[in-house]
Amino acid sequence: MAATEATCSEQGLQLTATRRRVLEILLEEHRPLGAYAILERLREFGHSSQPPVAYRALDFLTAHGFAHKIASLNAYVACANPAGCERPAFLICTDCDRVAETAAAISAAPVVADAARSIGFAIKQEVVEAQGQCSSCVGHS
Amino acid sequence: MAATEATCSEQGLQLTATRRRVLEILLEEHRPLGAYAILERLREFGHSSQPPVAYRALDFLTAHGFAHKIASLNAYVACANPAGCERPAFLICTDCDRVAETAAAISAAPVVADAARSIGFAIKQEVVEAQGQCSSCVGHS
DNA sequence: CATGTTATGTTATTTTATAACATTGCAAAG
DNA sequence: CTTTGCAATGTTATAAAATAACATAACATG
Repeated sequence: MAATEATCSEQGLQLTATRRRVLEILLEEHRPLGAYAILERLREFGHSSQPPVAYRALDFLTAHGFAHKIASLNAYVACANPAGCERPAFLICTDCDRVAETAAAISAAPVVADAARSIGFAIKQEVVEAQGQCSSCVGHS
Repeated sequence: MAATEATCSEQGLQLTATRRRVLEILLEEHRPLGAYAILERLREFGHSSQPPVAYRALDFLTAHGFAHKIASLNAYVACANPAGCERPAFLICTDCDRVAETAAAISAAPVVADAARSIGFAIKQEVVEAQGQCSSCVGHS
């Protein structure tokens, strides 16, 4: 949160009340939340709670790397490293729904990077998400 | 298609009319199609066209590796290598919407695999999708 | 033929996301 | 100071993606 505030003032970004609240909600949970789950929480705090409210805040947060969308879940998480986040990858536990964020993605996968290079494909953005069991859940099933 | 038929008879899977038609539709396009786009095409061919029809066929096709879901697009493509497909990764052109499929994913990304191992995370399934420009579209913008 | 299983048909609904347009608040230019 | 422009928000409505739930058919097997 502090890192996010710092980045915002550095770059002249407006961390408005709604945006801040959404980020706080994501930080309180250690797992991905759907946009409508976030909306419910916003409602509890007296904010307006129509879908665009959540989606706009999420657009802002994801555009600037303060949060990420997990495409395979249609859900959102706070960034684990807002100070220096680039090309994040996610480890999603299918048992407890927690998500671990780790750096480096396809650029670190020679096979994919090479395949891209060999067909002249210019990678701009990456989605890397692994599903499985976290250490706490392995064996407990 | 031949490879898919072969695999189905080998493994006793039923490539029924609807499932076959959906696969054909995906093969005719060289790009991801949404479930509802597929439904429209099915309708043209006189099939029943309620959502579950498409989703069931897609479930079958993706479960057996004859097609894949592109999570970041909520869309589906035919598998480029139905004979021996494992852990596919995708290169998605944001200009022309075409998708290239390539083998090997996170397992090939030491940084991610190592991160998973170091926290005891057991990877079961992976989503690896890169967006960018294919060779035909690079520069044309 | 009765039975179980697999695939379909159909209606309705849930979940996720965006379009479109009105309003507010504030800062810089006139 | 007021007006002009812009960024953010409010609000209504709707689109798009996915699934729940229940009924029916088709077919092989005991």
